[in-house]
Amino acid sequence: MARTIGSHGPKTLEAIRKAGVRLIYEHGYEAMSLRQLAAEVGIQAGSLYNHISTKQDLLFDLVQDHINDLLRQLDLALEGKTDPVEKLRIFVGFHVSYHMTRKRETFIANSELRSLEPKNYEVVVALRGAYEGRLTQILADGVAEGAFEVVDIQIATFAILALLTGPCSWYRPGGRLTKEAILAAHEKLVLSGVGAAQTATGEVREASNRPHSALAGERP
Amino acid sequence: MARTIGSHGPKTLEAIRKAGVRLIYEHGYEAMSLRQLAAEVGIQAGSLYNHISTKQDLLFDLVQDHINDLLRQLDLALEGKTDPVEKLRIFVGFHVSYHMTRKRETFIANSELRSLEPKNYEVVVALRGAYEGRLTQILADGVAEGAFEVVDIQIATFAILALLTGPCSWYRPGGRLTKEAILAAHEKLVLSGVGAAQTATGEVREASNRPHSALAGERP
Amino acid sequence: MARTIGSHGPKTLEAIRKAGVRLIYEHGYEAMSLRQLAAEVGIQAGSLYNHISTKQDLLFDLVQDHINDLLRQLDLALEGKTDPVEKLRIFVGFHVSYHMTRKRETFIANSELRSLEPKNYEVVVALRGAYEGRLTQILADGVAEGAFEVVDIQIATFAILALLTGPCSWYRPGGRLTKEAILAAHEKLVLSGVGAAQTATGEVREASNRPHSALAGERP
Amino acid sequence: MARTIGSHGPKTLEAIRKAGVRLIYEHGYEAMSLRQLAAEVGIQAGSLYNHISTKQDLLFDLVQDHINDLLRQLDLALEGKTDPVEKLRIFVGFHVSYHMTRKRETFIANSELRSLEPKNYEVVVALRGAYEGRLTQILADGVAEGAFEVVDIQIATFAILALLTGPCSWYRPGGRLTKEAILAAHEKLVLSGVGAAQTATGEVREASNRPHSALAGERP
DNA sequence: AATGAATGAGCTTTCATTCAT
DNA sequence: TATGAATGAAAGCTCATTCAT
Repeated sequence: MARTIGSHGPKTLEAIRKAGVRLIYEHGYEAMSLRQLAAEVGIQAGSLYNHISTKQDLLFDLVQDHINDLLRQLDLALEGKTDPVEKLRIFVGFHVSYHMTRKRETFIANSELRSLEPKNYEVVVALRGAYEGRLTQILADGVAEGAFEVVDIQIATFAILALLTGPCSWYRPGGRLTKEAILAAHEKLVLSGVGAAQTATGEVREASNRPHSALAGERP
Repeated sequence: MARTIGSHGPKTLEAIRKAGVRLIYEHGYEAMSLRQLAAEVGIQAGSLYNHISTKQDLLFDLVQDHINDLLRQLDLALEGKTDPVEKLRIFVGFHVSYHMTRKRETFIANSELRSLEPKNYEVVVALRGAYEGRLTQILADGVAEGAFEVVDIQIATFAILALLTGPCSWYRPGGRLTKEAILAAHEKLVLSGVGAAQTATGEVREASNRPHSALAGERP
Repeated sequence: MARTIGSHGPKTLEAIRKAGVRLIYEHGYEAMSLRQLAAEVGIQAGSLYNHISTKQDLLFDLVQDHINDLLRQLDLALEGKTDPVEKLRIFVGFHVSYHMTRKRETFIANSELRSLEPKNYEVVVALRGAYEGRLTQILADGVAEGAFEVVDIQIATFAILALLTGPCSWYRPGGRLTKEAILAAHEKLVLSGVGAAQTATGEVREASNRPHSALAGERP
Repeated sequence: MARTIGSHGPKTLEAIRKAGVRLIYEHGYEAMSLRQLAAEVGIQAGSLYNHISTKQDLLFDLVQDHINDLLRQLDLALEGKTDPVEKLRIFVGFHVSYHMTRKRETFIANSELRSLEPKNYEVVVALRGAYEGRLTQILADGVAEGAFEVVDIQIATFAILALLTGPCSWYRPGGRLTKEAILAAHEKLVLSGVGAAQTATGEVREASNRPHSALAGERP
């Protein structure tokens, strides 16, 4: 049978990764079958092995690449900044934006770690630790400077990350809540939560004047 | 062959549920095999069907029972309270305590919904919506009274829940962080986050004086 | 749980046999499960074993009893008759009537022999051979007397039995075709088929004057 | 492990169908396991699914193909004929020959319809109805022309089919009874049975002069 | 780089049967 | 005599992976 035009070489790998992200996001790694994935890409299951080595490796690559990218871009965004409050605001903005833009990759990187083989798991957890460490450091600096007031830096780190990652599981583009509103709301929550003075940055205050009554959510 | 004494009737079901919770927590619903589960309980795989109707139903029952219990106990804890700030503090306390105590059930109820069949999924999502609704209402009341200040009530609901549910994925009994410390930290984060005046409840301020430097987490 | 009143002792066995006949007729022996059977009777699967020894034995008993009964009643009907033509007519009448009345048992005795264990199979086949032998003998006598004209007695035996047993797979009480019409039609077919002079028995000729146009059958 | 040479592609499917026919004929559809079937073909059970979609579909295909073939060849044999008596004789000859040649397929098509899923069952029954309709039409034409005399055309259709299909359950190649003898005997039975004048076709009369005494059958 | 056919292990579920109560 | 819980085998089917072509 003639093969589908346009799925040669590296393009096929990209198609596999893309379909993989979607299928893992939708069904979970365990529940996704390589036959499904192959069908999505338009090839036979066996042909996948011209592009990936194992199903496990596909997951590992997707997760690892995601976190590496996350870390690289975060460092880019923070480059040259010194004020803890500004850095925290940048962190919040970056994290929320990035997670809403690539919610599927994020979701996978958070919820499918369990399916990683021990060796792969450790690699990924180390990377994740580095990313978390950036936030911990910001908080520690801020507390040292007296800019933040938190009960426990470790807890605060986890809590803020949990809070900021939340939207990636309910955000729907085109819904009632715009990215900007979500970002503003989380920025306020975090900065208030750590006791940062926010008076200087007028936008937050302004944002809080928007209507906020709607009880109907957009979760599916 | 003689069967193991002491594993009859309802006891067996309870053992199945208990082992089920643990295995699903550890490997995920899809990755848990009924052979594994049966072995854990000490019976043959086929014998499971004297107690459950399908694997799917086991998951559904576990999740549904968990959320029902959660809702019932929350309402018990909130009974008779009227002040939004007090109610929010109770909500935070209840949620965090409950989730740390039954972290496995909570984890399952959060992360395995994807594995529920559509009909079961809808039932559970409706229950979860009722639980979330309690928090939404508290926030709405507080905003109406001027006690809270939030950008968007819906976002705040999701954010607070994400934040509060976080510990169940990293809390380890016996670790550096006690339940009390975690609870206090989250209470402060939430109340500060929504702009509630906390001066009246001295404990929170006090708690913030504890050391908080440790950067090493207890995530696995 | 209290047991259903009216299903004690021999009554239960009778209920099992009755339900067994129906279920085997509907689904086949292999496809009928003892759980199904037990449910039909209103007891638990394990309780069946107070009344039957094995599933195989239930089938064997049903088939054996059926053929024994068939043989006994045939001999009763033929008792004292000597004229081959009359005996053949009696055989046809008896066989068709009996099979339409107990079509399920007949069906089972014909189509589930395959499921009998070798030893049981042989017993039943011997019984069936005895029944077939009655017809063979009638035909042989008739041929010897010059009353019948058949190509091969053995073939004629099989053919007549196949022909006469047919109705039990399509007869529906209350349908267009009455038992009497079916009986008359088969009597004529058989007697004509073996070349028996039928002029003496006016009814057959008469019956042939009835309308016979309907092409629409009553098979389900 | 190297796979058996010579069992690739369509050959494997043909082997599966062939073995399937034999196993279903011997044990029945329900009693045949796919592991058995696969072993017969020389592959693993799972490999069957490279060639069939389900066990049910295998049965359906076998039965459907058989009846389609039957119908096609019957129409070929009857092509251009107009005389009802000749057509009936052709029908008898074709049916008996075909069924003795492909007795296993025929047996399955008759006795395993019960195992077809409702949708498949209906398709097959419709096809079977078409085949039966050919005979019904021949009889109706013959009756209209005064060539046949039957009590009821519908009954006669069923009866003749039952009679003619009989041999496929007891015929053994190489036994005492040759195909020709069986054919002649059934031709005579049917033509006599419907009251067709047979004097014109000398062979039938002749055939009836053969010995016909053997009481011992060749049923297994 | 793709295919189609194969493997062997695994899955959930059903089954006839047993047996202490 | 009935029950409920157990067994151990087997069922149909899916899976990730391999490999000759």
